[in-house]
Amino acid sequence: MPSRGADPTRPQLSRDRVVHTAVDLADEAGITAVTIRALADRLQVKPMSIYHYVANKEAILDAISDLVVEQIDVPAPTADWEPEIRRWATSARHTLVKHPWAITLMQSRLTPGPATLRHHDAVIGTLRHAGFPLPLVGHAFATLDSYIHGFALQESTLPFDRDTVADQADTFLSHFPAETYPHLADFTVNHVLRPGYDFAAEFDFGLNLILTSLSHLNPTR
Amino acid sequence: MPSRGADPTRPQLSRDRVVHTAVDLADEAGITAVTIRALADRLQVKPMSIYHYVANKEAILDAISDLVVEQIDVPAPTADWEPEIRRWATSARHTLVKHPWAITLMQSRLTPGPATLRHHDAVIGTLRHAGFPLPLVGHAFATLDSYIHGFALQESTLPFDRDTVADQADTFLSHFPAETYPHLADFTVNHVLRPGYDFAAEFDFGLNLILTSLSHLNPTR
DNA sequence: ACCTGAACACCGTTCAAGT
DNA sequence: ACCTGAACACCGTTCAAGT
Repeated sequence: MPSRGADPTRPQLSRDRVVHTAVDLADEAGITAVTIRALADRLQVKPMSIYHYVANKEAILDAISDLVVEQIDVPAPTADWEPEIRRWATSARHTLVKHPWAITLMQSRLTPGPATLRHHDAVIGTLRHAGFPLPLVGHAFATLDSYIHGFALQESTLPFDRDTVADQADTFLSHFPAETYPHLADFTVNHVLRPGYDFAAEFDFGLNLILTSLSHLNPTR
Repeated sequence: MPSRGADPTRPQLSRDRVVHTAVDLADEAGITAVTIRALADRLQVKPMSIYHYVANKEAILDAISDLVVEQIDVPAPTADWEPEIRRWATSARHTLVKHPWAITLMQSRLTPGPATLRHHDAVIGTLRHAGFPLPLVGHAFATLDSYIHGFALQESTLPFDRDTVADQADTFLSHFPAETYPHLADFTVNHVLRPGYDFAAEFDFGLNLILTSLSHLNPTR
């Protein structure tokens, strides 16, 4: 039994619990809320206990970004590469939007984790299996990855609530008068703020555009 | 003359000096190095003096991200939209790679600054001038912006030195054996680490792909 | 082995004071 | 008006100690 006044129902600390709690904290309150001290609080432990399972905060950030990558569906190496790459891209966007803090975090990690490596290997494998020569794999990978990450990055900072959209036309125009930004005002009022507009739907447009062009460039097609 | 022991050659503090020093600091040592206290040190001033020119740290971050956007070339509304959009995209990539910390910062700012608005207005204006209907403007803007930001994000975390490339093949293979990640290993050793490979050059591939597809979709073409 | 208290060098920021 | 000192509530982390 615990020697101090700690909750006796408290499960034993572990690296896994530290890392998963960090993900929860980031999802709920953003990556800035992930502090050793807040983590300790939630785990019903003192800050210093965490250092028994993790080298330092950097290691926690490495771990949680790799944990997010693990959730992304990996493409299978079939002859019909396009649906597989599409499934991967869509899953990547969904995962990154669910954990917006991960986008920047992944990029700032200097040493990729095992999930990231496995992930890269699968995408390259699928393209190679479909007959893409190495230079085209490079082109395709850079283009797709840039697009997916860039889109998720934008999407993660958009206003969510449908309710607020109605107010936005007014607040938008009061802050940014149509005289100063005529095209932006026109575009916002007559397109973005119209019912039925959904930024998330734009993802498929760009993805289709890229996949279609790539399929034309695949020599074995 | 200054009343205390401060350097008499020290120019008077101003919002402009605060903001520009913040950019220098971020360029030299990353965005995490931009602290009120470090800023004060470099400006030969005490931390609290800064608050006379700026509401808080958030305001500084807002200001420096808008300052970076200001450096991006804006497209002109000519009939021949493609070279203008290309010039804009290229300039955006260059600017963002020069100030890598700005990519994430721009996205995390909730209230866009005047430079950002003027910038968006110009891009939309160019596309409209070329005859793009509003929905296609939305598609084009989302796709291009995602691609540009995503590419710059990836590029900003790449190893720079040409010298280190030679060592990378060894360190890569020792950390990520070819048995575990066969396609990644093949791609890296036989393509990425070959002389002549330049990740920055990949930018033009994706940009051409997107611009070509868009020009086919422009009804007035 | 697992967990902790005290301490250190950092943060942003408030408030009351100096010139 | 412009600048500052002292103080507060936060950080990550080291080191020496507890059970």
